[in-house]
Amino acid sequence: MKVKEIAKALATTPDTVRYYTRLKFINPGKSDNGYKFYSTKDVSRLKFILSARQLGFSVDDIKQILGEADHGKTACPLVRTLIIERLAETERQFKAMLLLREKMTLAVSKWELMEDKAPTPHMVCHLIEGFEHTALEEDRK
Amino acid sequence: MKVKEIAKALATTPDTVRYYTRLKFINPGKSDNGYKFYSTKDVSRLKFILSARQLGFSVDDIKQILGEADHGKTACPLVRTLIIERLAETERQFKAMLLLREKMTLAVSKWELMEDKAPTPHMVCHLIEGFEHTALEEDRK
DNA sequence: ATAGACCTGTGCCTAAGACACAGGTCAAGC
DNA sequence: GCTTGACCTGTGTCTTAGGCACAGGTCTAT
Repeated sequence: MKVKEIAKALATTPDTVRYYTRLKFINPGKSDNGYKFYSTKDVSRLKFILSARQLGFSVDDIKQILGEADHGKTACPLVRTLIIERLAETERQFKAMLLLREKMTLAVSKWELMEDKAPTPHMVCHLIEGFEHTALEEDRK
Repeated sequence: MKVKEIAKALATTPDTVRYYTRLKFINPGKSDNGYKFYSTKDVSRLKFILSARQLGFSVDDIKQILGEADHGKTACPLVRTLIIERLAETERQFKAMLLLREKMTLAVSKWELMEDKAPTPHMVCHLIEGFEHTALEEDRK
């Protein structure tokens, strides 16, 4: 298979395939014309890579995992360790986003009712500058 | 104030202050010794910038907002428009993270009970490669 | 023969700073 | 007066996971 074919088969882009090829995650052969050709083994490997990405593993994680596997060792313990770390990080980000979302939603609704104001040397936009203050007042109620 | 002082006063880092200074978001004066000094006006501006960042505005958004304000125009309409866009984007990301988190959590619990397996040419790690398949089976129950 | 679609390798771009480095400046202690 | 350490300056590079551009080679259909 050529690069566009394998990309389409696995629902990704040629650029992504080339990226992993560059990183030597997959090692396709070469035709006489210089085109790379991807075997079914390459397809399996790429499928693995894409699945791992979808599960939240980083490209560097995948490099480590492939490193183990390519030494014939089982990567399972590493995989279990890594996903726990990634999940913890995801959890942190998730909570941060939840907070941010609430904050933004509150801002949107508050700002709908407020008038416009011209800027002053010490005030760029009273909506933003006043927000934390008024938000705190709300909390106190 | 010198860079470290303003940074501490606003609970940020000197690098961040220098970054916004480089972008001309704040325009401190210069002492004879070449050190920059930040006035109370610079403090207000930086405070605004940091508040806007916390509310989910991008640095480029802030550039636009400052651009309006520095022309003496009210930035409020722009601010309202931008936050709605940012909130929509945050909402998208939030939903994606929610899904990812569930997926990862499911993977962690499933993988706890599964044995390790050595890799084969067409299978790097059966935990990952088998996940989507078994996840679908679960859904069917 | 030529147009258009594909391929190659290389390299730059992203966001929001963090970090490094070479060199200048200041205050304190000796 | 000198050294040491903490601070400052400007500049440049690094981070993620590819996306996009470009110059040039190759295949296919007309």
